Amino acid sequence: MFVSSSASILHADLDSFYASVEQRDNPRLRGKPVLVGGGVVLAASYEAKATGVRTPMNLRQARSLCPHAIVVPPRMEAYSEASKAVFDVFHDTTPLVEGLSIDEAFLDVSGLRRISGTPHTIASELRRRVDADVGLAITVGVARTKFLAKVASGVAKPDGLLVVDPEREIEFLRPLPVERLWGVGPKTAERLHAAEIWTVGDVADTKLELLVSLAGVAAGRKVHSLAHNRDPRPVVVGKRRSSIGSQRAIGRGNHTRAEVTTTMFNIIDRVGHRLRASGRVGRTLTMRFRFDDFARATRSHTLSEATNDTAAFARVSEQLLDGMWPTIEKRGITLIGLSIGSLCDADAVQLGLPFDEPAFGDGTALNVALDGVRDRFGSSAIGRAGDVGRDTGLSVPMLPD
DNA sequence: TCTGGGGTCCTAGGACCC
DNA sequence: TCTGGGGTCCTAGGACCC
Repeated sequence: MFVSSSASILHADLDSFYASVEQRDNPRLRGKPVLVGGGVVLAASYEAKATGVRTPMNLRQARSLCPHAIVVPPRMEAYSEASKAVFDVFHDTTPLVEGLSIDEAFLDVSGLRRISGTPHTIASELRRRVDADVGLAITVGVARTKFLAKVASGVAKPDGLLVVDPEREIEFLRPLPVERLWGVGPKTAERLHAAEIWTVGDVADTKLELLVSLAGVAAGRKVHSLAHNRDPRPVVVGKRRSSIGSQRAIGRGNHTRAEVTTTMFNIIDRVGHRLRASGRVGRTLTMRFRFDDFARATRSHTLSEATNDTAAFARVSEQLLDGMWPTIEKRGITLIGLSIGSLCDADAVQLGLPFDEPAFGDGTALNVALDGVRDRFGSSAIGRAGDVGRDTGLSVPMLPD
C-alpha cells in the first residue's frame, strides 16, 4: 500500500459539539457555561469545562462544580442536521472521508496538493468553511498517519489547527502519556503504569512480549506499533454500522416482569424502526442487563435468517429474558438494552445471490453483495464470490481484513 | 468516576465440520 | 480406536471509544 510521506491526513473534530450547536442557535447561551444533558452531562461548553465539569458526570455534581451553568435538554435532530452540514463540507474537500462519529472524521488529502494546495491550506479552508457555512468551530490535526493526526487535533483544541511535521514525529510522540494511545483505557493504563510504563516513549522502549503479556495479543501489538510510529491504517470510505441498538436506564427498585417487558418492547420497537428506516436486517440479537451492583451481563441469540421484524425480535427477547429472570429477581436490574448485529442490506437478502447484477462499477454494490453472501453463507463463501468475479471478468477487490 | 446512550473490537471456550 | 490439525460459528464477557 502506498503511504504518503507528507502530512496529508486530517483529523477534524468539532469542539464541544452539542453545546456549541446550542450556543449557535441561542445567542443568550454564548460565552456562558452550558451543559447539555438529562440525567448526566452529554456535552459541556468550554466555559463549563473550565470549572472541571466532564462527561458523563451526573448533573447534580456538575451543578455543584458550576453553579451558574445553564442546562439545556439535548436536541438530537439539531445535532444530526448540523453534523450532515459539516460532513457536506468534508465531502466537498475530498472524497476520501471516514466518519468516526457524529462530530469527527478523518480526511485523506494526499492527492490534492496540485488542485487545492498544501494540507495546511486545505485544513485552514476547511475550518473557515465550517465556520461560515455551519457556524461551528472545528479543530483540525494534520499528520502523516491517523494516530498522529488524532493526537494533533487533541492538542490543538479548542478551535485550533496543528500540523505535525514528518521530521519531528518522534519528538512529538515520545513524551505523550500512554493514555493517548488508541486502545489504552483505564484498565490497560493501570497495568502499564504498574510496569513503570508511563509515556509513549516508555512503550517504544518495551519489548513486544511484555506489552502483549500486559495488554493482550491484539492491544499489545497495536500499542507497540503506534509507539514506534507505525500506523499504516488508511482512511476508509463507506464503512457501515455493524449493529444497531438501544438501551434504557430504569433506576433502582423492584421492577415487575411486566414493567421490564414493556420497556423491552419499547426498545425493540425503536430498534426495529431504525433498522427498517436504514433498510437493513440483522441476525444476532443481544440483550444487555445491568444489575443493582453495576455488574453487567449479556445474552444473545442468532436467528437462522436475517430480519427486521419486530415480532421475531420480541419472541427471542422474551426467551432470553425468561432465562435471565431468576438472576434479575435476585440482583435487581437498572438497565436493559438490546442490539441487533450481523447486519446486512435488506435488498441484498431479498435478491438472494446478487451476482447477476451488473452494477459493480464503484464497488459499493459489490460490497453490499459480499455482505449479503457473507451473512447468509459465511466468510468462506467470499472465496467462491471471488471465483465468480474471475469467471465473469469482473474485478473483485480484496476484502479489508 | 458512582455511571447515559450509541457503538467497535478482542478473547476464549465449546460445538461442529472436514 | 482413544484422539491430529485447521477452520468457522456461536455465545459471553471485557475493554475501549465518543
